[in-house]
Amino acid sequence: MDSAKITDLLSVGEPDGVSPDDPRVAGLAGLAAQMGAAPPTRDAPVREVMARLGDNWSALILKVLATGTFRHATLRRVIGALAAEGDISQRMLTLRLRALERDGFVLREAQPTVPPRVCYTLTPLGTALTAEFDRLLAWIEAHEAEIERARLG
Amino acid sequence: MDSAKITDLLSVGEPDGVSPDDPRVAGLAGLAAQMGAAPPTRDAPVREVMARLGDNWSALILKVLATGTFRHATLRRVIGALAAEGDISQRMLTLRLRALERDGFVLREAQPTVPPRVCYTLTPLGTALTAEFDRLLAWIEAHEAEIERARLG
DNA sequence: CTGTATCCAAAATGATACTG
DNA sequence: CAGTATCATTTTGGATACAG
Repeated sequence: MDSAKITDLLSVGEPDGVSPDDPRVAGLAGLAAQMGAAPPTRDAPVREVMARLGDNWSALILKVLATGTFRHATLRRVIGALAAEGDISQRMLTLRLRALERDGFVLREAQPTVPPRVCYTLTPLGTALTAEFDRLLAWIEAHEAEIERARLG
Repeated sequence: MDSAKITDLLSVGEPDGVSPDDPRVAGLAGLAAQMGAAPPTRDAPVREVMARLGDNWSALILKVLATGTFRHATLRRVIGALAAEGDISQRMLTLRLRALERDGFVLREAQPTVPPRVCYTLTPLGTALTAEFDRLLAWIEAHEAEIERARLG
């Protein structure tokens, strides 16, 4: 999207129009460039990963797996003990693990025994993601009081 | 949650039990401590903000607002031009802006004119959040190829 | 122009029962 | 134990019409 089109967009409904020097024009041009010719669709990694980190369970799953390797049932019990909502359903745990595995954040190792024993571990990529994610979490927690204040006032 | 309880949790279903020295015990104890006595509920800032950043529109709204102040209708047009999904519904834009305003990330200024003119701007807190968020986005984009590879292989 | 209300469709989540 | 299938419920999002 070029600057001329952006200027047009900003001008709609403004009787005096908008100057091409409006700082928003350059800002939006940069944003558009950053997003590339084809803006990220819902299944693009940036969108998908952010959606996972924002869903009900994936973030907690990552944080638990960051402490080591877990079997399916053990992971489920540990999450149930940590989460405010209580237990995660077996179905959701499987769905979330599959999504994390699919994107290369979690490694699944099944031993062909009876009964089966399946272990989940963070991959190096998953460990790195969790570390990055933790920075953002720390920022939010550091500003929690400010957010709560905005909610009240 | 103390280490004894964690050790118990990890021992369920393990014929040989689990040693209190299992590194996961210390890791989970740290995680439990970090989450506090009452784990964050769905409406806690950490959960709520992550949910917003992961939803369909809030991240883009923040990025656009990071370039300046926008009227409601202009913001809507700009988002429609940038998003892969096309236009955001008026309803969703209002809902998202309200949520961001509520948490102190966006400032809403209504001029009592006819027709009304309402401007939205990032607060300093919102600007700071967007900056932090951008770091995580940059990390994901930097590892996009790796994620795509995991999806294929 | 900004916003709300209403209705509807789609998606995420949960509960339960079942299989290997 | 790990996982799937099915169904109910909840949440989320979109379309439309309307009000100030």
